[in-house]
Amino acid sequence: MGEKSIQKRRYILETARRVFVEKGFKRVTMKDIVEACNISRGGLYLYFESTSQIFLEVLKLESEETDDVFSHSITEDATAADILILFLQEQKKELLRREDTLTQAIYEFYFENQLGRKENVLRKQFDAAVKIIEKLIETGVDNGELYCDDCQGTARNIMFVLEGLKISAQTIGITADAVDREVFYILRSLGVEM
Amino acid sequence: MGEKSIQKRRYILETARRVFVEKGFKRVTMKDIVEACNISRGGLYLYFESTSQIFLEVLKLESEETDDVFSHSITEDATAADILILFLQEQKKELLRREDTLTQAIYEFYFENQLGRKENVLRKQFDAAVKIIEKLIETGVDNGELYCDDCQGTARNIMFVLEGLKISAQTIGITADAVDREVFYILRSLGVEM
Amino acid sequence: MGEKSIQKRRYILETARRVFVEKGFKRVTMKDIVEACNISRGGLYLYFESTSQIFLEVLKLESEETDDVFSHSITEDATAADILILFLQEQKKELLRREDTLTQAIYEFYFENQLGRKENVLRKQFDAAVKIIEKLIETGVDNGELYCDDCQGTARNIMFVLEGLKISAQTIGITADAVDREVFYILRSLGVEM
Amino acid sequence: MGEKSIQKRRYILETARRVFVEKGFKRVTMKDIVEACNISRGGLYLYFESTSQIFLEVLKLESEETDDVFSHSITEDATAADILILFLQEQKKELLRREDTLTQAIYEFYFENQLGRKENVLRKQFDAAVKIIEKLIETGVDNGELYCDDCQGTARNIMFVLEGLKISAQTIGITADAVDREVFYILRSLGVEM
DNA sequence: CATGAATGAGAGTTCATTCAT
DNA sequence: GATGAATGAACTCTCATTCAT
Repeated sequence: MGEKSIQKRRYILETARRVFVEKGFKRVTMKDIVEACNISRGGLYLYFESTSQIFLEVLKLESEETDDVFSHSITEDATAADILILFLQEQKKELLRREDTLTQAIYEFYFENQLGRKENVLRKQFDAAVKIIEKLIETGVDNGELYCDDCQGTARNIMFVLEGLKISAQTIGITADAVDREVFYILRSLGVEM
Repeated sequence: MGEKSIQKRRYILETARRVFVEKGFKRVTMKDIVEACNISRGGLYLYFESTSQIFLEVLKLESEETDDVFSHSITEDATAADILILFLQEQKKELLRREDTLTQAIYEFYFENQLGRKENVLRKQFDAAVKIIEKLIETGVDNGELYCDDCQGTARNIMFVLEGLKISAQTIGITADAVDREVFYILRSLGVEM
Repeated sequence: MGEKSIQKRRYILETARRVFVEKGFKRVTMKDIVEACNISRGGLYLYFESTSQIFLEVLKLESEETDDVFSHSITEDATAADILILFLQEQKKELLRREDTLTQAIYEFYFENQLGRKENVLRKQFDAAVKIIEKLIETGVDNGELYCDDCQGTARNIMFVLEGLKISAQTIGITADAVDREVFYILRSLGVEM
Repeated sequence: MGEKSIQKRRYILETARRVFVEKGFKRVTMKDIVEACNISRGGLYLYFESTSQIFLEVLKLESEETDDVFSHSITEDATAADILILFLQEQKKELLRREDTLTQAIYEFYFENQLGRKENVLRKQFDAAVKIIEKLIETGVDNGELYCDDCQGTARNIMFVLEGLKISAQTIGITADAVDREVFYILRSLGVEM
């Protein structure tokens, strides 16, 4: 595949991403993507063979760019608690920003494609996040900033709450206040004074 | 509409429910339901005019039958903590039973139909559950069975964790052990000895 | 057929007439009539077997009631010219009253059902009208009120102009002024001073 | 759209025309046209989106080819009266040729689509014809070939008679003799000796 | 590589018509 | 007589997918 092809691939994926953001996963057709990309029907098939494949590649790209969920939060002299708080705020923003998010499309995609453990990118990200939060809390406990009995349990709990908030945002709707309440609840139980 | 019609309506809804359980919401067509019910194409339209309508009615039936989420758990001499534990176990069973559940279809439906607050049955159920759990915890605290600072906050937290588990079960997959871990975590934080 | 049946037949025809007036002929379905009549689907078939049959019977009823197109115009001491003028004014009203007219439905019906000469009610009415107008003009000429070379030719000409106006009213649209102009033109050529 | 597409478009329109001639407007379905053209269901939709659109384009084509209703009649040394006579004979032919005419379809179409004045092609053609006939009569009068008081009124009258004959041909049926009688009547009233 | 015309399966929907009650 | 549930054919429209150019 030549240089040009690679660029076109990327162009298609970026355009398709916007389509998925707008319409979720299921409602998107090859035609939608063709039209959004302004390329020929047959042309798309030269690069991808289904919306599923395209979506998976969009996800891959996405995760390459966002693998560093925590990198934003980490600065030289930030404490563990600071980082945790920043991370939660970041998540809040993400949660409430219903537009420009692949969230819904991702759920839809995983409903349809019950992937095995290995390929399940979502699971990997989840597990990775749990580990990082756990480390963060441990560090905080060591520093005396945080209080926690069961760091791993708490980390997992936090992630499930976030998942719960995320899906709730998409289904029952959720306000900024509601998210704040949950974030405060978590932090308070870690002994953070607000 | 005669007695017979009512029975047929019900028959269609029950059959449709199985179809939704099997295929989620979006992938279900009127044709699917027609075939599952073994009735004629036009016949279905005598009763319902879209998969959305059918799904909503399935949900209504469902909630009529399950409105008493807690009623199973409540026995004469059960303590608040007992009831809470039973409730959580019930939820665990539900969570893991991926077959025979409308969960996925419900999510899909709500993705597509961003209902206003009023009509949002899901939200109502969520709020109702929070209230009941809150009461339960309060009672437990009064009895000295449970320990809790912020009963409402905790109730909400529990519900979001459950939501998180529910969606995770559908997307990243989850084991019985994993659910147990979360349930124990919750109970332990309420001071229940396991 | 009992007394009751006869009444029901009539009820159906009168109701159906309104439906035809509203929707023309082709767009009307048996279902439309059933619903307008508030009777059962099967019930309608006991009386009529198609929209065509119903329409024909509506027409029959209609013509029974209107056979006397000229009767309105005729009074004891009206002269021939008076009657002709009144008749033309009557036709003008009919022309412009696009609602509450079967005109369009009739055209549609005859397009679809190219009836033989014998059954063609429309033709009969046309021919009858020509004869009456002819007589009228003759009388007028005898009275010295009107001037005319070829009474039959003029009568036919008048009727074709009226037909032309009628169809134009339904297709290209026509104003009261335009109709007046034509009526005046006709009358003037008969020597009537306006 | 390439050269080929344009040809196919035209092919479809020409084929569709035959279908409209045969079945009128309302009874024609996209399926009918698809079958007449021997193309695929979806193929037709690449070019047109409804029978209405197709019909309008057929009309457009038609009028491009017939805009010169009078051009046939006009020869170097023909007098005004000659041209008028030729025109009326042309109309007679058209009238009696019930097959291969869009007349009925046109009426049906306009029944269904009550177009505004501007878009109403029928009206434009009518008005244009009136004007030309008027001019013709004026010329004839100037030449001393014709006699006429009210050229415009007569022109309009002629057109309405023609309309009346046209619709009558479609509904009550009409013979060549009947048309001749009307044509003669018109010409005689213009002072043409037959 | 790229195009876009063409195909045909399949979804939704409406009705004329029948028939058991 | 009367009902209305049920059927199935017919129509509209949309797409994934292919293929000649």
